[in-house]
Amino acid sequence: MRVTYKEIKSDILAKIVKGEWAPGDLVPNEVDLAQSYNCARATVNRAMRELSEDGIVERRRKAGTRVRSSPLRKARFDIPLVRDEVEEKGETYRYALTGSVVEIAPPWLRGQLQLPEAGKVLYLSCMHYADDTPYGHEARWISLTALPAAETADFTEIGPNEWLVATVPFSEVEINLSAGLADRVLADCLECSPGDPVFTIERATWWKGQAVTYVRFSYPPGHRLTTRY
Amino acid sequence: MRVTYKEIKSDILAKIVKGEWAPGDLVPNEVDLAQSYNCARATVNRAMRELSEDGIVERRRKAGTRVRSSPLRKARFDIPLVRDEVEEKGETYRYALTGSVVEIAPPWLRGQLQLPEAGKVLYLSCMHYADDTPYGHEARWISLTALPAAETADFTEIGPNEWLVATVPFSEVEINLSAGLADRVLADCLECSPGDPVFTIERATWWKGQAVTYVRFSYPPGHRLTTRY
DNA sequence: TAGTGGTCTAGACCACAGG
DNA sequence: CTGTGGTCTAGACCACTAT
Repeated sequence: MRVTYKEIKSDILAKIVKGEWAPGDLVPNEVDLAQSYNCARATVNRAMRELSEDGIVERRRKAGTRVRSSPLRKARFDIPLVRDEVEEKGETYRYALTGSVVEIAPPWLRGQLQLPEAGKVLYLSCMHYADDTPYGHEARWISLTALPAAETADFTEIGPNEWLVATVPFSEVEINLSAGLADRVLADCLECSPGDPVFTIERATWWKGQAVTYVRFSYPPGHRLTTRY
Repeated sequence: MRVTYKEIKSDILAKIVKGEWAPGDLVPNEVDLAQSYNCARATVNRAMRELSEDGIVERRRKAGTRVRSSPLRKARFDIPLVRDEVEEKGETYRYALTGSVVEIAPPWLRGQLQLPEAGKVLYLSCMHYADDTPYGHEARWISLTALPAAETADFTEIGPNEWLVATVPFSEVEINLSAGLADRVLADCLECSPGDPVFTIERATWWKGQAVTYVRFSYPPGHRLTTRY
């Protein structure tokens, strides 16, 4: 059979794992590798390019390809829709709107999103449940400057996330992961104690440079974001 | 000039951003796109493949390519070496070993790493500073079964991470992000208060299926892991 | 300046899954 | 069965940069 780029990739990865090619070592160039694998250079190129994207090797023109001294510079995490996240675990998803108010954007939010002064926003407080146990709390702000339609939308049945996904085409995003503390309100929502640690994902979204929405999603104590290599 | 795959990629992304191609829409097939861009199919393929990897579109043989209804399923975060992380901000990096002991692996660690019973581990407690303010605390366990050399290594000058990187070729890894609370000891190290929220990155590492090391890295309150699109 | 990776082409065959 | 993406090839030219 012909040699595939996947075979080359895993073969080279194996050599690195075994220590045959140590961190910092120079890897043979593409022409030589193609010859030794008896395949086209493009095939080797694809394998090496992916190893480079994975952070395993480092490539520079003329200087060649080297095994990275510190592997694993990049980790990829899935940031799924809550509904999918819950349903993929085989649990039943339930959503509830717990609060809704139109307000002038508070200063911290204006700063986060670069909103115009006195811009109005719709604030929504939502809960997500998996098998009727709290899965996470969503604090959502939607810019009514960018999306006036949000003011009249009905968020009692459909969560703001799903509504937005269906309404706004695509967007620029900034994601922040951090650790916070549950205050009394959040503790009530998540059925934990005030002062418990909550894992927080914040996401700011723009569309054509204009701020659309900001969301702070808080997971109950013990939640983990995981990835493997 | 010839059409590059990057141009095609950003052109298609622009169409999605503008809403010209809405979520769920079918995108023309590769042959048609190649014709309309007046380039080879391989060039279109590369553009579409990357859009697929980025989570922008979804591709299936015979079914064709569709714009994803929920963009941003994947986020990539850099998990750098602490030294690099600090120095890239233009601050001065300092490392200190604050504790070191050889012990029998506690049960929770045995569970995490699938260690043999009564396996000995080297536990190290280290601090990392940026401009002399605490940057993070590293609780490190190294399996002496896998790496007996660690017992006699000197970790007063070189951090365990850098030592390991130079010693172990490459490895399988599991990374966990979570939120925790500072206990009294950790609070002292990080110069914060007990009960403060700490952002925690845990990393378990194997080599050829054998557990090598486990590290829990705790950042002071306020630390964020960020990524943009 | 020369060596290395980056990319494009034109064509081919194949694997998969929708209808 | 047939359309679609997935991959490989052999060759070419180009861009970058170490020396």
